[in-house]
Amino acid sequence: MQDLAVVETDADDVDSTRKDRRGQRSTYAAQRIRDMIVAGELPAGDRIPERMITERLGISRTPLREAFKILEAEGLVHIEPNRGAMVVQLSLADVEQIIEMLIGMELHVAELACQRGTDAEIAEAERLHHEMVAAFERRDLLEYFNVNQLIHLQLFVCAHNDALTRVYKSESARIRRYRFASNREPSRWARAVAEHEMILDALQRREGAILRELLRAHHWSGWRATRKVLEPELP
Amino acid sequence: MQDLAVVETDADDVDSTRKDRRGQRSTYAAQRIRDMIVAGELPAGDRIPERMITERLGISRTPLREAFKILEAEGLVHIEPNRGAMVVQLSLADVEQIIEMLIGMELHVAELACQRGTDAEIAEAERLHHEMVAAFERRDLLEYFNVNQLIHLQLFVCAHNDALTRVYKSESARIRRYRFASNREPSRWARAVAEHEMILDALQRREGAILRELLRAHHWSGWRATRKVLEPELP
DNA sequence: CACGCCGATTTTGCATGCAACTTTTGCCGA
DNA sequence: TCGGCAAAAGTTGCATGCAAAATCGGCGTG
Repeated sequence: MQDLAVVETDADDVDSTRKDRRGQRSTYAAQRIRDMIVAGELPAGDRIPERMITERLGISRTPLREAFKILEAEGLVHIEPNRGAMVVQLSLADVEQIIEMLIGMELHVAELACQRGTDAEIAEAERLHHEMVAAFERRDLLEYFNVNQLIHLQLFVCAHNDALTRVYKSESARIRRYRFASNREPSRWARAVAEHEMILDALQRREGAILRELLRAHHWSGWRATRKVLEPELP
Repeated sequence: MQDLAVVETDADDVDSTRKDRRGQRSTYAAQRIRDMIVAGELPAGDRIPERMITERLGISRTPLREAFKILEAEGLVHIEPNRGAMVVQLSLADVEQIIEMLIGMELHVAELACQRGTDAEIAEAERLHHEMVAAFERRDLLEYFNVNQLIHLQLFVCAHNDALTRVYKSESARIRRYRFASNREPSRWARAVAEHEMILDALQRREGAILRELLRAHHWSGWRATRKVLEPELP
């Protein structure tokens, strides 16, 4: 293998998924490619040539091809025999079905979170909420979007069900890109923040049924906005 | 590579996942191993040596290791660096969390199925129901179990949401073994059939709210029976 | 007898080579 | 100019070889 230290130019991987650890190269590659896909750096529908990634990440083809299999199982990539991996291109209907599922899961989780969340976990949701409002006031869209996702994830943490959390994370990742695209329709922004205010309140009072309905309304109007943006550009 | 025709002794793979097709060996291996795990042929917690599978399936280590990555992403297998793949050992809490999630999904799906299912799809559910009753009367436990799973899956088909169906299938596979184990507590059998009678009725009348509650009761009492069997043998 | 240690054997992680397949290139005739 | 087709170039699928790590086995010590 060539000199890794020379090939590796990124400084941001001082983490546990460093590629130069025996037994983790495919995991590392999967994480890097996942990030590229979610960030939109690898556009939907594009092929991902093996050489491009092996050169960029400084690994050989064997662990890379394992990474592609992981990402295919996650639904981020599609592998066509003899033609290799390509970024999955979701249709509008696909995105809608995934969102319908995620909303359904979150409504279920809302009640569990009210029953099971510890005070500390709910306090963490409140902390995130304030962080999100601060990002809103700064008009920092990216930060707002990220913290927003964390708040919804915190509901799953409160529900104390790892299976739900795992599936929610994985399926959210598949459509993260598209949800972010909806930020190009910012008219809903202030209204969404107001809805979150009520959502936090219901969670703190542990009113599961109310939280559920607030979330239902919140997500469906969010989806309507998203769909408006996505409609012209998705198959 | 050695002579495949000699190594391959199984007669049951005249399907699309034949191992001797270029570009499908890992898929084929994943399917075969998946079957072995779900059937309990590879016990939970056991390591799966590469050599054992390569010899049994007549493929080389490269596609096999890709198959392991697929199965790890599906949650059926865990790969420990430098120690290879082992069958995931779920705890009772893990199984309960997955079942809680599946029940939640199915309750959601119940309402969608009543709204969206075509008459033909609901008729198919009825056909499966009669098939299941026939298996019950024959006291054919395996057939009963299999058709029963198909009926619940048919609800997802009626709901016309591929994402829900996909996740349900994949997560069901992870705990299939444990659910089947609960058949060693057959006292609930007759009662379960009676519950299914009502479930089918509610579906045919498209009474989503009623179907939902029937399913909730059906699944939770099923889980209580399952837990009784699993409790002594799972961590 | 239990326990730890060290060498031998086995198993895994990865890079690489080769064959099969796909895509591109370049050439010819219409 | 435009298909169309064949050779060339490039890519992928898989088996294999080698190095690193784990496991096994035997032996000595407490």
